[in-house]
Amino acid sequence: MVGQPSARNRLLDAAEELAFTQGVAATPVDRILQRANVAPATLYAHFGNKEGLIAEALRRRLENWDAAWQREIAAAATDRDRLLAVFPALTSYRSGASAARWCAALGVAAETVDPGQQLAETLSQDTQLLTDRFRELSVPVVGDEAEALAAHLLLIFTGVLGMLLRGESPEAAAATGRATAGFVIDGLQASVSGG
Amino acid sequence: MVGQPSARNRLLDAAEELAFTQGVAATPVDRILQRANVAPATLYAHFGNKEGLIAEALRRRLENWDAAWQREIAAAATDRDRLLAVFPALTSYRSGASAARWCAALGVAAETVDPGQQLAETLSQDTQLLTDRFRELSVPVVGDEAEALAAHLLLIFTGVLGMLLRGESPEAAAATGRATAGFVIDGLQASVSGG
DNA sequence: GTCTATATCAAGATAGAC
DNA sequence: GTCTATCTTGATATAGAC
Repeated sequence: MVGQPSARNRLLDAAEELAFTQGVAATPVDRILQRANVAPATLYAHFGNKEGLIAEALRRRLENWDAAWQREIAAAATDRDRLLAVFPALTSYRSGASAARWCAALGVAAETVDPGQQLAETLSQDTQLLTDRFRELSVPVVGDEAEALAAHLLLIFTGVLGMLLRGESPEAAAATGRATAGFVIDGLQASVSGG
Repeated sequence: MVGQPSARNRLLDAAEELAFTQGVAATPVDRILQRANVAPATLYAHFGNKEGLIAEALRRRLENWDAAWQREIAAAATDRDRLLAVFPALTSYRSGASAARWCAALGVAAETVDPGQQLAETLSQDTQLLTDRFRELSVPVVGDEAEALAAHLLLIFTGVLGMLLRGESPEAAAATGRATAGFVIDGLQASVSGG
């Protein structure tokens, strides 16, 4: 038989579902506790404080996103499609279980003035992961321009996420972003082969 | 002699400087009052509540941004430069008096779950302004592809703003965004003249 | 319109039993 | 580890005088 998830996991699920859709500050601990059906003291025993819970939920979320992205890369057939896989990965990830309002990491960054150490680390890991993998996947496509292409893709992907805040659908934003990226790749390939 | 700004303007200045850098929720009314050197009752007499103050400060900010953008457009020499003027406008606007952490409008959108009517209206006006002007400026550059180019530029500009949250400097983000936009314009021009 | 003082409320976190 | 009950703080907003 399938047992009930542990109090710890119920807390993480509730935190993800509430704080990353309603905003961290706008989500009282009380509501997380209520949804998780857990007593206050249990939260503080496991995570120390609210920020600890949010940091752990964010870390878990980034892991899940990374896994979804890697799956989409593995399923792509060409170097170019592997580079562009981040866009279908976004829509498939977002159609999954827990949909945040836009990007959980950027959302936390936006409302956290001076993030604690755990939180700051997780936040910069997100940008680092994107940058590193974009660079790596760019090499077979544009060679020496990989660094530049990675910067463009990070900006475009960030733009896709931002468009969700402007009320655009994930599908539409991802489609536009994919097309934007295509123009940049074409342009950089031309400059590489032409130079 | 130069008189002291009115209590109303001191409140708006303080709200802009604090709430748009530290975050709205993270900025207590007390701190705004303290900085503005104004009594609580005065705030509520002028703006009704905290949200009213924030909404008015945001509206004023968008007006200033619009003016800065229009100045930069007027100073540009070619159709293409007018279209790209949004990037230098961003850096010049941000080097001005009151620098928010990234974009005040997106920041408010990010932390406001269910914005009140005034706030929601101002927020959508921001996206509308960008979209309309991008489309208008795109026509002489890419003709029938103006709608598409406007969508790309909105995404890229949103990406530039989002990069500020990732810790990138306004100058670097705007420079990358300008280059990204250049590739898209080139690509669309080719497709227009080639079709 | 503006001030001083304060009411009211909700939030994060803890005490102590089991 | 988990619960019930509660402490403490800090926030928004208002009352009433000038």
